[in-house]
This record gives sequence, C-alpha cells and structure tokens, in this order.
Amino acid sequence: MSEFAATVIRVLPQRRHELILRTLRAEGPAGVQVLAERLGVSQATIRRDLVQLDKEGRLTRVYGGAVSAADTDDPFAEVAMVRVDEKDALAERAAELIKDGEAILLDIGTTAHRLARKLHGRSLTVITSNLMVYEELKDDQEVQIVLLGGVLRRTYHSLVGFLTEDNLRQVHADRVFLGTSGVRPGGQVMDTTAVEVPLKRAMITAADQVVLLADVGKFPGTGIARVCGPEDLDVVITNAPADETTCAALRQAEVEVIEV
Amino acid sequence: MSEFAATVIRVLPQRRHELILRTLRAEGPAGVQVLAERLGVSQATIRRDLVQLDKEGRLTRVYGGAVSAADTDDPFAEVAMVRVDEKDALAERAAELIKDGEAILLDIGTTAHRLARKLHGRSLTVITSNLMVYEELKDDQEVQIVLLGGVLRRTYHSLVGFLTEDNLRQVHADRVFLGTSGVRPGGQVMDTTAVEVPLKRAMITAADQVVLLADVGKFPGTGIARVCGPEDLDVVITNAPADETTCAALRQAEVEVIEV
DNA sequence: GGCAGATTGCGCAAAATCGTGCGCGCCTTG
DNA sequence: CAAGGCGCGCACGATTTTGCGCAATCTGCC
Repeated sequence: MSEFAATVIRVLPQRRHELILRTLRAEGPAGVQVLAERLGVSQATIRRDLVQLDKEGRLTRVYGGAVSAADTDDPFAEVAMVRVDEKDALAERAAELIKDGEAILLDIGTTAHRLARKLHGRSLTVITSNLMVYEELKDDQEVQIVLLGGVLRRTYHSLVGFLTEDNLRQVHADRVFLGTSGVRPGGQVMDTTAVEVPLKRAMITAADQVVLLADVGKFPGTGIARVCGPEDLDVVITNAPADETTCAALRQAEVEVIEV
Repeated sequence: MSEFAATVIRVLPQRRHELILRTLRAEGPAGVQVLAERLGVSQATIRRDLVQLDKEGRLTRVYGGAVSAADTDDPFAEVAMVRVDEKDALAERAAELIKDGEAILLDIGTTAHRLARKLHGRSLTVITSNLMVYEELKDDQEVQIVLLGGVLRRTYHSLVGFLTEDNLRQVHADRVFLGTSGVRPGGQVMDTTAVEVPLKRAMITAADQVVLLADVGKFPGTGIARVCGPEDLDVVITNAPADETTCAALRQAEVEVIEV
C-alpha cells in the first residue's frame, strides 16, 4: 500500500484513474476513504473521479465507493438493450425459416439469444454453446437441446475452446444462424473476438445452410478477424435500408438477402 | 469461514450483498442473526438487505432468514433433502481432498452438486456435465468451469451422449468424484441409469485419482448396470458405520476407505 | 384453540456519505 | 510577465444508510 502513498509528488488524473480501476479489478469493491488514502488525494477528488469513470461506464458507483463494471450484473443486460427492436424483427424473420423437426445451430451472442426467444414451443433440436440460449430454452419441453462443451467464458455467457470445436466436428445441423460484429463492403464477415472465429467456421462447416443475422448497423462494419467470405453464406437477414454496395457483393455471390 | 468474521471494520453495502449471496449459495439457508454477526452489522440492516435482494430476485426471503434463489424452485430440492446431513458431511470431507489449483471432474447427480457447494471461492478448474454444478458455480469468479458437451437430459439436469464421451477423451483431471446408486458387497460400483455408465467409465479414465462418494445407504446396494470394480477406485468416502464386508473387499483392493 | 418465544415491519435519531461552492496553486497561452 | 484554465482540497448542507425500540405477526408446541 505504501507503494502508492510514496507517490506524493504528482499523479496525473489519467494515471490515477488507471490505478482506481486496477484496484477495483484486483480487489473488488473499494471505499472512497480507502482510495483517497491510497492515492494520496482528498475524498472529494476521489468522488469526482468516480463520478466521471461511472459516466464513462468504466466502473459502477455504489454508496460508499465503487465496484468494477465487470462485477456488476452481466454486461449483456445493457448490450442486449441496444437495437432491441431491430434484432427482434430479424429474429422473427429468421424463425420463419426454420421448419419443425429441424436441427439448428445457434451462434454465440445476443443475436442468437433473440432468435432463441422466438423458438419456444417449437419442435426442434437446438445445438449451441450459447448459455443464454440454454437458459432461455432449458424449461421448454418441446425443444431438444444439445450443448457443446467448452471452457466457460463468463462475460460472454458462452463456452469456447477446443472441446467446442471437437464437438462441432461430430454434429450436423440443417441450418446455422450466425451473428457478427460487422460485414465489410465486399461481403466479408468479421468478428471482434478472435477466440470465436474458429468456432464460427466450424459451425459453418457443420451446417447445410448458413444464415447470417446482421442489423443495419453492421452494414458496412468491421472487426479484427475475418470469419468467412460471402461464398460461405446462403442467406443474410438484415434491416432495410441495407447498404447497397454490400448487398450487391452478396447477391453477386448468390446469397439471398432478406430485408425486413 | 473466518474470512467473514474478520471483516469487522467496514463493508460497502454492495460488498455485503455479495457476501450474503455467497454464504447462501455455499451453505444454504442462513438466519438473520447469523448473517448479522458474521458481517458485523445489526439485524435490522440484514433484514433491509434481504428485502432488497429478494425484490431483485437474487434470493428468496423466508421466515427467519433467506435461501438462495436457485434453491427454491428446484425439482431436485426434495431429492436433495433426503440424507442431506450425511451427504453434506461426505462433501465436506471430499472438498478437503482437493488442493488449490487442481482440476477436478464432477459426476452427474446430487452428490456431486453437494460437493460443488463446498467449492465456492476455491481456486480450481471444475470439469463436469452436471448442470446443477454449473448453476452453482457459474457466478463464482474463482472457479474455472469446463462444461462437457452433450444432449440435455432435463430430468437429471445433465448432459449425456457421445459428445460428452468425446470431450472426456480430450481432457484430464487430477481427481474425479463419483456418485453411485449402490456398491455391492464385493466392491462393484453400480448405477441405475445405463446411459451414464460409459460416461462414468470415461471419467475414471480421464482422472489420476478416483474418489467415490457413497453414503451409508448405498452399502451394500445395487443397480442394473456395473460401472467399475474396486480395482478402479482410489478413495471411497462414506459414513460410519460402513458395511464391514464391503469395506474389507475395498481394502483388499488397496482402496482407501474414509469414514466420516 | 391458546400461549410463549421468535421474527418482522416501522418510526426516529445518529452516523456516514454525497454533492457542491469557493479559494488556492500550477500550468498553459499570448 | 500577466491572464485564464484547470485540478485539487476544504467546508457545509442534503441525502442515504444504519442502529435501536416497540407493537403486530408468525411459528412451534401443548
């Protein structure tokens, strides 16, 4: 603790914010008083810092101090709120593609979760490593659920890793429904989390038909890793008005583009 | 456990709520008085906390205290009530066998679930296809969870099938903890559900040490399918007084028998 | 059905915490 | 070198939380 107290000279606000966040992540909830002593500034300053960091969404303010943003209720609660209407419409349309008795693969992410919500009471086999989908359908007697193994990633409510890939090589589905972080103008499907890319590829291989769900905000969009090209897709469901350049590239690759 | 009692100084409300929930998940129902003493606040404060947490659906308020929300609507709640004390004692003893940092395999069934309840806050890797174990530990940051894939069997809260077996061939654990429907006098481990037998065998293969948890009602006992013989076991944990014939057979096969 | 003991909800006062205005010192800018 | 901007500490009223006492309610038992 004296490693901080020794820093009496001068601490940039930026640096101080980093230290606050690090403390929170390392030791969980921390009080204003503790932080003030540790960083050698007044409680008023800490309060101002906390207000600002809270506004930036980097932590969550609580009475008496603050907690790490990750520590609060799942980050999906907020993420799931943006573009809800669009995603719901997409999900509705996607559900119509599915015939009773089929086996479908559902991707990781909130998009697939939205789709799962439309599947209650349907007679289907759902294969997924998406734990939100599992939670959604686990009490639904009609739906057979196949959960793919893997290492639990709590922040993403999913299972990933080589076990998941192994399982995917052993199963086959009529359709796979994929989400994405963005589709580039040429029709390349991108993602931001590298660990999911091999999984998405394995899902594409395991399914007869590949359906991509991408709301209009993803057109055009980007990500750090390429998942697949337009030639791997069969259907893309998006909102109107979709980006014309991207749509053209997709149609060129004989992808059916559905605008809802 | 004294980790709580030591916290007499000052605790953020947020932190206190976390501790209450963790206590409930780890030790089941808790009284207002106990919680108040343990957290160093008045009973009135605990009551207010419980009311709030109940309103948020994070626990269920009962007269005299509270129980974990997951514990209430579980159809296994009844099954889990029989021989609770015995199974708890067994689980407690089994948890002592585990060292921090280890990777352990947990069987399907309520026995393994009881053990999982003793693992909150431990630094471990838990591998399982037992969904009760997953529910129990999914919010515990310390525990890494590896879920084995498979077809959801709702009535047993578990995943089974060839996917599970495939995954088991790809993993290795320091110890596996098995439950059973009964142990025959000769030391043969039995089970009633045939579909689980290949899984239990695969788990035995995947672990360095095999630990069987069997309360005294299982000695001697029976089942329709044989899982393994005494030569596959390393440790058996049971209640005193255990059946002497069976114990002798186990010791003959160099199995360590722990009576609690 | 009634009784003793425990538990609960509620009002109120004390304590802790919060937000804010003000002044001071440091750095930037012209 | 002077003016202005900015971050920081201090102090004070407002808000929230906490602890305690008491009447109403509930549970277990005879």
